[in-house]
Amino acid sequence: MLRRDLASRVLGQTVVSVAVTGARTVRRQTRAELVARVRGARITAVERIGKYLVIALDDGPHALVVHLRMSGQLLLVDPSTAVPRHTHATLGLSGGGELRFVDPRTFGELFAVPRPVAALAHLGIDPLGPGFTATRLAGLLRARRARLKPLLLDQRVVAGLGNIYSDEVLFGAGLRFDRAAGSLATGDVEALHASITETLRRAIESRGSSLSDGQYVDLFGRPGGYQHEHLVYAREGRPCPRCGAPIRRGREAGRSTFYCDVCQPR
DNA sequence: CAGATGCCCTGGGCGC
DNA sequence: TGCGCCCAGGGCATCT
Repeated sequence: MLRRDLASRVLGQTVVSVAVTGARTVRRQTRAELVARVRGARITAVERIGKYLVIALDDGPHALVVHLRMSGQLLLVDPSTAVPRHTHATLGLSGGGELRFVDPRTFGELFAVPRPVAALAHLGIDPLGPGFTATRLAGLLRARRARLKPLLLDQRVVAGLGNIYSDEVLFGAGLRFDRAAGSLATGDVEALHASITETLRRAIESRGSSLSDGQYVDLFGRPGGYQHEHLVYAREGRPCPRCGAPIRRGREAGRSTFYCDVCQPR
């Protein structure tokens, strides 16, 4: 979604200026190295690998890699727009626009490296890619003793699911977060596969989930709409949309976990 | 290998 | 209104 919007606006443009002001924004290399690799380069593609945005550049060829983590925003604005607090990097584009990286919690990062990006080689299968089939998912779960939710959150296994979507996916599949991954019957795996695919498809269609903290916004600063379609996430005590039982809140993998006791039996 | 914990930060919401 | 506490969509290191 962010990838798609960015591609539609900046493809073919040249990065005419780069300014990094955030102290922690660039941490895998020196700022000077990043600037040298990005400034003057033309954007040839915008890709996504897991939760990383990969902006392909013609020089090198390098890639400018962006991870928003929990509070980051990537905004395309007119340069005259007031610069918000926590703006840590600014890229001037040949088309006249300005790409800004804004991140209050400073967990997000930028780095510029040769393509293909070796630092992302550890990431698992893309759940939106053509190779993600129920059979393939079954192979990833087989003989695993880990619980389902931590496994879904493990970017080395499936790359792209976070806390919200893991809960929504597990509800959609009727599976509990603490179910042993290796114990799923074929039908369970198929339900899980379908739920992952459908949940992500609909979330993208609704332009993502913006929580009450308003952190996630799209390239143009607009919130998404998928939070209105959340079935369990952040809905503790409210009725399950399927059976009416109150949604429960637990803790798994150190994260708040929302589920229905009735629709997601062990 | 699997799981739990703590940490990197700022800010919003809530209870008192 | 102000203060302290808890919580937050991620990822990584470290320990059991």
